[in-house]
Amino acid sequence: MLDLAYVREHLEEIEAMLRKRQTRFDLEPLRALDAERRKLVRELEEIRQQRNQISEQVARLKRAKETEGHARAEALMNESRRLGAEEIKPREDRLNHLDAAMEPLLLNLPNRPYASVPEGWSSEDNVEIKRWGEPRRFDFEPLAHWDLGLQLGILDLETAARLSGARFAVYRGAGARLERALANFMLDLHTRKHGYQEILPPALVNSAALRGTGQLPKFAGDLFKCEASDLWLIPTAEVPLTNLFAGQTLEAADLPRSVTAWTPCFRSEAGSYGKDVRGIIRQHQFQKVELVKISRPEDSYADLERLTLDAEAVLQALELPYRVMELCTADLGFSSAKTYDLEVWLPGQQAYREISSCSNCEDFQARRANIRYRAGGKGKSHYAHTLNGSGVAVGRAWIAVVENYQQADSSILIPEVLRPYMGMERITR
RNA sequence: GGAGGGAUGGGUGAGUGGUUGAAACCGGCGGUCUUGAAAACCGCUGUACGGGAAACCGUACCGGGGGUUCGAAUCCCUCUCCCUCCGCCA
Repeated sequence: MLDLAYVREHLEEIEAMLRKRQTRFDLEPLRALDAERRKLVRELEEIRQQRNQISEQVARLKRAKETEGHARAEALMNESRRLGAEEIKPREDRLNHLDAAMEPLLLNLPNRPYASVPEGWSSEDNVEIKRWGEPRRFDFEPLAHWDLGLQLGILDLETAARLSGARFAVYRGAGARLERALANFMLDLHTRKHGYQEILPPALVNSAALRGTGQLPKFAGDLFKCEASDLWLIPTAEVPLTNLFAGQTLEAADLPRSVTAWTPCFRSEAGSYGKDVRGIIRQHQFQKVELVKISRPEDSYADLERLTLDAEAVLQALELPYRVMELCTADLGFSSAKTYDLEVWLPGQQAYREISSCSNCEDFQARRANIRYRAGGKGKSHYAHTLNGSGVAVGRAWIAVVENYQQADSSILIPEVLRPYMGMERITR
């Protein structure tokens, strides 16, 4: 959520920002509601002051207990009654109405991109800023993961379809083990080498949490909701991890706070029909190791670099070629001010595909979730900055390992760092 | 699922419908004393918004929402959360 006062004073800038984001959003209703609201609040405060003064006089007269004061008190009470019914109540009702009308508008306004974010019209305009590793040269035709998974008996999409439908997977044997090995490796790396605290959060959260991180109200359609309760399946651990700090005022000296979690993620992916229909690139349920940092504003961009490197370290340790993309204004997520995507090389697709997305949301989520910090427990508190990134998507790392480490006989060589977790050097049929 | 209890400022915890933004204590800050520190004593110590150059003034806030009343932390309704007991259960 943007600061309403800021929006009020920088209408043209916000309009330009929305254009850069390719977002259609008419600010005029918000502006008009805000103007009326401010006028109303001022009137209301004035009238309430009158009423408070009258009540004070009534109290004084009642205490004096003089007979001639009684009539005066009666008159004052009548006047106060009139103020309440004719002047205050209608304005309060109108104010409630205005607040209710403004809230969804404000909550649907996306974050402002950071000044250096490249302008663009689509994901085509994202800027590659780094490339690591060299895509391997195969002396045979590399297979896609769905073929390898089927041949090796480690991925069973047919059974998954029977159990749950499209976009679900059953992993078997070494396939299931590989998923767990990847997650364990990532958690160990982030907790031991990168200073993150391991968290095991709920996979169901309430709507307030989702509003805090920005998924609600705008993206309800992308989520799975439990019937007859205000519980939703998390689309990413960013939601519970960031909301760990909701409503808190953190000690400035303790920042940045770094947390990580391995969770299942659930996405209905409404509107993704026809995209990545084969294999397990795009699933309704997948696992992800998530990284979240709560930072001081002056440090948040340095922390974003750190967090991105923490995610990159996973791919480097697995020796998977990747590139780092800076998202342009059009591709930037709703809550993000700046985002780096990590794209891993997939030989089966002959393409770099997203495996991590690392964002600085600045104070956008902090304002929604009320996450503050303060130095020494005194003085004014300020909104913190929130950062999140995948470190990394486990399901996609599974694909990357399987496709990049495939051998001519369709076996999968296990990357060195995973061998202790896998208890084997190679997956064979 | 059933029954009961609770939610007050940074913390603990008072609070009879009328100078209560809210006692007291703890914590924090400042001061006196001291070579220094502690102790003791004295004073100060919530947030948001609006107005103002400022001093300051105003409005709102005692879990959320609504109601009663001239006036609500205080009375009523409702929701949420927490605790205790019972039932069920991994």
